[in-house]
Amino acid sequence: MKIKNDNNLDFALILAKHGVSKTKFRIHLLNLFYDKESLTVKEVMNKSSNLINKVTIYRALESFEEKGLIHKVPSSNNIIRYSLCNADECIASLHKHNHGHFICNNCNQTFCLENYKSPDIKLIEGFYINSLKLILEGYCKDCYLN
Amino acid sequence: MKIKNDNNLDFALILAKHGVSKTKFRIHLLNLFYDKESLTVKEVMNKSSNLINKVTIYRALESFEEKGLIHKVPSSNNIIRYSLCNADECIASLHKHNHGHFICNNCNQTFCLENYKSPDIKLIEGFYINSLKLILEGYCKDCYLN
DNA sequence: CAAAATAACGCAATTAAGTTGCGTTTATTT
DNA sequence: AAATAAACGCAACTTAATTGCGTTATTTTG
Repeated sequence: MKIKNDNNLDFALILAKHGVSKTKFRIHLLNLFYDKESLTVKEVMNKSSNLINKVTIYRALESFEEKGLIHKVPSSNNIIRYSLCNADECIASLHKHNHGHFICNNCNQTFCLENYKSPDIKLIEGFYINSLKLILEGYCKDCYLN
Repeated sequence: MKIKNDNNLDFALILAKHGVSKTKFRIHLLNLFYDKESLTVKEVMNKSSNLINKVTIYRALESFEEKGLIHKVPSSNNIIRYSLCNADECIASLHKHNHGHFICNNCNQTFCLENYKSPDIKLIEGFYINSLKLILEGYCKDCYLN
């Protein structure tokens, strides 16, 4: 579902392109996102050295989002998930891509809907639409069977 | 956007139909939902007597959801919003209606998308889809202008 | 309709998520 | 290399949400 880092991605370069400071932790964090469809703060904690402070994680995620590297995935439980932006032109105030995600209510994994074409929404005049996301919830293959 | 209670709805009856105990507070709570597009726990608190305990609110919302009266609205901030189900046949494990919501990033108001036709999603075999929601985020008319 | 059973309620305490301020360290700019 | 700006860690704090338990209210039943 997601491009793994088989293809020698230069994470430091990606960070630089987005105007994000390239610290050890931020390179590691970007790496994590290229490995997994979406991440919560807790998941980042678990996948990082336990020397890393949680405040640092919160601030790094905030910064990534501001610079258009990642975006929040809406969900019904109150756990914020982040996912890589798939469009280069993303900025915090306007996300060009229109994401579709499936979220498992059991294991909380997310799956990106590949061929999702965003519907043509004409909202009431005067409204400013900044992102459009389709959220499917239910049980993934593994959790549904067991 | 939402049917106000001009039409003499019998809230006690609606609760009974869904198998929810008709206590003073729960009748009041259902009333609130017929008045407002969506509600958070905090908003319910503010619109209720301050004698009501927050635990009671949490449990009432949980019960309403289980019995298919309300559903969670996915959002990117971590505030859980609840909204009335628009289909009679909703049960906790399967929401028949496919909602579309606009959420204002500033005032957090939600607006139901009236004419939203859910896209035809064919997900990977074996997945169980329990709800399908479209989430638009941005700024509502009032917040965009000011 | 009264008694038994079930569900809702309130309180107090607790867990967990997320935030803030500030001094220090590291990265970036010039 | 020095100056500037951003990231980091720590401690303290705020707020959301949960749990257990004894009490009160509602629903079921005989």
